[in-house]
Amino acid sequence: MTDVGQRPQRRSDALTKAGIVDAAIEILDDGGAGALTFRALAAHLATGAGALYHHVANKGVLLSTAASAAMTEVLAAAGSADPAASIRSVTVGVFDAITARPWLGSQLVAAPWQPAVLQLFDRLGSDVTALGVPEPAQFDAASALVHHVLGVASQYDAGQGLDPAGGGRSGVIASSASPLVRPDGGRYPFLVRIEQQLVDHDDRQQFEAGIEIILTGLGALRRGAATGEDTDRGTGS
Amino acid sequence: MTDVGQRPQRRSDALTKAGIVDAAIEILDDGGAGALTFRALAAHLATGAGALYHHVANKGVLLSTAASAAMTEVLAAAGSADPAASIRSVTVGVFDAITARPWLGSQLVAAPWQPAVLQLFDRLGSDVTALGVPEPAQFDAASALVHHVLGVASQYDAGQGLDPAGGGRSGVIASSASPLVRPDGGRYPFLVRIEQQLVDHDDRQQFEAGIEIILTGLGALRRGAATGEDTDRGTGS
DNA sequence: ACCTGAACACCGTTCAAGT
DNA sequence: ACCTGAACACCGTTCAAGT
Repeated sequence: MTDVGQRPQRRSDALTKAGIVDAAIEILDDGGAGALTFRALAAHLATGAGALYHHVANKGVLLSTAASAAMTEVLAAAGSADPAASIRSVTVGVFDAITARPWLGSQLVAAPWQPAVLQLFDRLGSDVTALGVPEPAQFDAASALVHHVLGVASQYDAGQGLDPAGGGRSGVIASSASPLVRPDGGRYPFLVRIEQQLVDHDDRQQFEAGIEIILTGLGALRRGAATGEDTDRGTGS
Repeated sequence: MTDVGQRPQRRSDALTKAGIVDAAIEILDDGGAGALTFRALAAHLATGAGALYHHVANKGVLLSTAASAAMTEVLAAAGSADPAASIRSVTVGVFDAITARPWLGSQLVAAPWQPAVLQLFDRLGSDVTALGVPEPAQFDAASALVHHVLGVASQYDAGQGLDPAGGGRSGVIASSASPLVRPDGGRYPFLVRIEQQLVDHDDRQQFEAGIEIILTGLGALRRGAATGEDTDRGTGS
């Protein structure tokens, strides 16, 4: 976002893990996940590649630390007193962050149970609890919400290095001709039928619709607590 | 599954794309995503690495073709006359395939809108239609189901090459001490509270619970078709 | 046309050598 | 202790040369 590629000369202050992660995020925001290499990062910080290993163990922790920092930002900005509104605010906040920073989406789905995912899980777990979902179902409920977010995240990590057939939700699929033909030469009957929606739809709106579907499902879960103690107050905290 | 590393000598028949993909799947099943390199694949087929490029454009299409083949298997084996049962059968079928072949999970979340995902999307879209979800909501409904599957897929791709903090759903998190401490030193109140469930829970069962939550939400969607034509028969196909 | 395999342009990571 | 930067062990991909 800010200035990148500037000042590749000076190196007065000592290296810090925080400083390295900040620089990494700058590179990620500016050039995407593919732009982050230890050589580029070292050049950006005017140091040698090996120096970085004194502060971060490897590229994995660098990326998961960056993702965790981004998630902390999102969670700090989102929330509401009403549990359902809070769930909407948090999940949409993550969605917006992922569209603004595709590297975040890639990283969230790349490493299971990394800090950023745990942070999100914990927050949604608290919201789900406040929503009145009974204890035994809270874990499943939070899971469903996290999976929805991660599923969407996985659709936004393009750019990277693999399938050249990818390239953008609308563009590739909507272009009518070849992409709607299966590898075996068959067709996709459902996708062909709703093709116009594929072209016209708004990803963010569709994401929100998915959250509403889950919230509706959770509402039924809340009411139908067949096994439960009748009101369950007193577990404190 | 079968024999790997055998017969690295003979090469009588000509190379085929299908044969290359089959060999790739064998390597993936046997050694995981990290084991598939063009050098290993060439050795397995007793040919040179460059020869492979006469049949597959790059590693991306190799992986997405392999994933598509695996998805075709799953979809052929799954299904039911009852729409809801079919959705359960298809999604659980994909879940089982992902746990059996972690490389499939990695690949599904690595490339957006690849053939394997389109196949799944199309199938779930048809099921959702048969379930009675009204036309304008069918796309959102199928999306929600696909995202749930992909979200789970993203939690299974460990093994690979990044965060060494990962390592297994139960093991890492459940070990009580450090993993439940946030990067900023704080704690995860929700996760700490349900820690025992984290240890005890069954991933497959939790996946099914998520599908049930979504199915419940879809049920409400089906009833509340406020905009709709009253019965909507006749769109044929 | 298909195949070969050395070569190219990268990676992440290590490590002797400096300060 | 921290930093340097060349070197190592890989990658995916290309391409002259063979058949």
